Amino acid sequence: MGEEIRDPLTLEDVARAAGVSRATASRALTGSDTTSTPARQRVRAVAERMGYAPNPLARALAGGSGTRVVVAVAGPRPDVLEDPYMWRVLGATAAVCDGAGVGVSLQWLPLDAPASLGRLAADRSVRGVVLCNTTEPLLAAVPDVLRGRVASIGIGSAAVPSFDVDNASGAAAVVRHLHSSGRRHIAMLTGPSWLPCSWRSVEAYRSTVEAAGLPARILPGDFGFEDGRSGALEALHRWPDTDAIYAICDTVAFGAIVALRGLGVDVPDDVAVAGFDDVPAAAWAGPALTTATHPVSRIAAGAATAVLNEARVPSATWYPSELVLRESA
Amino acid sequence: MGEEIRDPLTLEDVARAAGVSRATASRALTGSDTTSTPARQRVRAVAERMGYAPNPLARALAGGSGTRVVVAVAGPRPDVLEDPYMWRVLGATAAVCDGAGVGVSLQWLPLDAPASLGRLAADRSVRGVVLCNTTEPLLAAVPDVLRGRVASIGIGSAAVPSFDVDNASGAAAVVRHLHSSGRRHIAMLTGPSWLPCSWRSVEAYRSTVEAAGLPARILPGDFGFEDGRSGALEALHRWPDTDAIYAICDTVAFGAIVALRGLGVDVPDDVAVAGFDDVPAAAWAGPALTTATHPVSRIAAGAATAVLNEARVPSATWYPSELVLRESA
DNA sequence: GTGAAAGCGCTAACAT
DNA sequence: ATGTTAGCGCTTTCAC
Repeated sequence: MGEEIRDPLTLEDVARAAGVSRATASRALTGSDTTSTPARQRVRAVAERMGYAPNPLARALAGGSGTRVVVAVAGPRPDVLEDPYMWRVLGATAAVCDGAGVGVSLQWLPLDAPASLGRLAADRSVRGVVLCNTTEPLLAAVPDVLRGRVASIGIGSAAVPSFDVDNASGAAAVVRHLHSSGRRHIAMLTGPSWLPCSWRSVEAYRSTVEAAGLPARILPGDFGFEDGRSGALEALHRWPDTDAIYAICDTVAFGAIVALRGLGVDVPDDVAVAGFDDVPAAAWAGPALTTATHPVSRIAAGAATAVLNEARVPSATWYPSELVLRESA
Repeated sequence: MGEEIRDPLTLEDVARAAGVSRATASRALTGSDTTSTPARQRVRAVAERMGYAPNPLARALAGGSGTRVVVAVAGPRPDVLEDPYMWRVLGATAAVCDGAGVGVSLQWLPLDAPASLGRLAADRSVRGVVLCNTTEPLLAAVPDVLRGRVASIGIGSAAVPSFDVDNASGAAAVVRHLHSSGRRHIAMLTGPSWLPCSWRSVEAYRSTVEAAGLPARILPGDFGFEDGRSGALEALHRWPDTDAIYAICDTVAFGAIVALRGLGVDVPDDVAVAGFDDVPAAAWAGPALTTATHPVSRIAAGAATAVLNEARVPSATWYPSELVLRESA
């Protein structure tokens, strides 16, 4: 195995080398309190030169701040964690937190047990919380002590800033494209009804089709491939004249395409299919999927940054979604 | 916002309620040292009843153990972190660590700077390290102080236990299937040459085709869709009689299929294509992809568990890969 | 503005 | 087997 590791420097070492007390060194480094300019500069220079890195643990214990940011995913069952989307959120959160020596955790938040947020709040090892799939009851149950160090990917509240894709305009753009390319019977395959952040897409769909004088045809489901499959079948059964399907996400769109193919229905000639997310596979599929972008990593990074820095942020931050025209619609 | 949070209990509270000293309470709870059976049971019962949860920070600071497990991904450039596979590893690691109040981090390990492992080892906030895409030089640079709390997803060493899919037998099974279904000119699209864990697949491919008296045709590449595309083109150009392509992973296989389709080559009638990983999209693609399973989450969970518990584990743990027959081969 | 001292909550020597 | 005493490395009163 490799070279010897020298014992990590402590604040004491830096303070001594700079000829000040540990307290002053701490103040100089954190900027938490006033220090004379020369002292501050000297301490900082010494710390830099020695390659001092504060121990995040000691900092957190003394400051009462915690060393991990928890990505808490609401849902009816723990399997909401078995989701590539959540892993991606976790990865982006980890990237942001790593610089501060802060780790991340992934936890299931039972929809019917908002009290579990209390556990998170009481856990001194928790630095902050990024909520996913947030619902109103959950938002209402966010403890006061979490204020400033909680953010939501999804809906927010006065106390919980939200970060999300602007799915309203993304959905509207997709539906308008469907309409402008001649489709007149557009069905939407949507997500689970308990999930508020999918409501915005539905509302955008509804108002867009209605503005165009078209009927609104909405089928609830979930975010899986099978949901797309059964949803498409159901749509064609209920409304045989359907000539376009807008799916809440790309995975559902893939399911719809496979179901249509199985029926001998051509995509896009007979029925156009569009999704949402622009996952990598959307570009590879045959036919390549028309969809709208979903900057998941940027959204998660935004939420994580707000939580980590306890920054005052706008109560809602919307990330733009862009239409991606391909072959399926 | 929600209810009031009462101050978290400390070990002191539990000790007092159980009528013992803090030290004894600590020993009873951790099992680190001998305690009389009645005292131990009393302390545990009291802790349970009061709902006491130890503060992982204080534990780590006092015990010198760290509060995060770092998933360190080796590679030539930092973009190795922009990979769904790594996010998945991170998710599985997080699931294992969460129970202990331990977070996870994701970091890039530059191939040419094995010294950065020293930084990880010196960082007191690091509980342990899960290495990914490990290479020999990196393995050689693992500091002694990490012994027992480091594991590798990929190749290992005497000091670093490895956890990986049994890609040798997985690859052999795929190639044997190709052969037994009549293919006689099987090319392999492999991964980057610096990555040891892809060598095993290549070796399995080579020995399997050679045992069957077939030529070995190997094209190096990377794990991306574009690599599959260009690789398939190159294979057909170099060896026009190619009747099967075995790709190092499903993403590469998808690229190969798209390239072949573009050439008017039918899959699987003209050229069979098989992958490795069995990602969800493999089942959805048209044609559905023949591949072999890769239990990433289980592998990562195994590595993370070993690191977290500093358990003595076998120097190598192989997770079986199973052939999944679909349409593409 | 700066230092001394008191913790943060726990584990680990060291006594007994 | 158990209690006492030091720390772990830092932040933060509290004096000066």
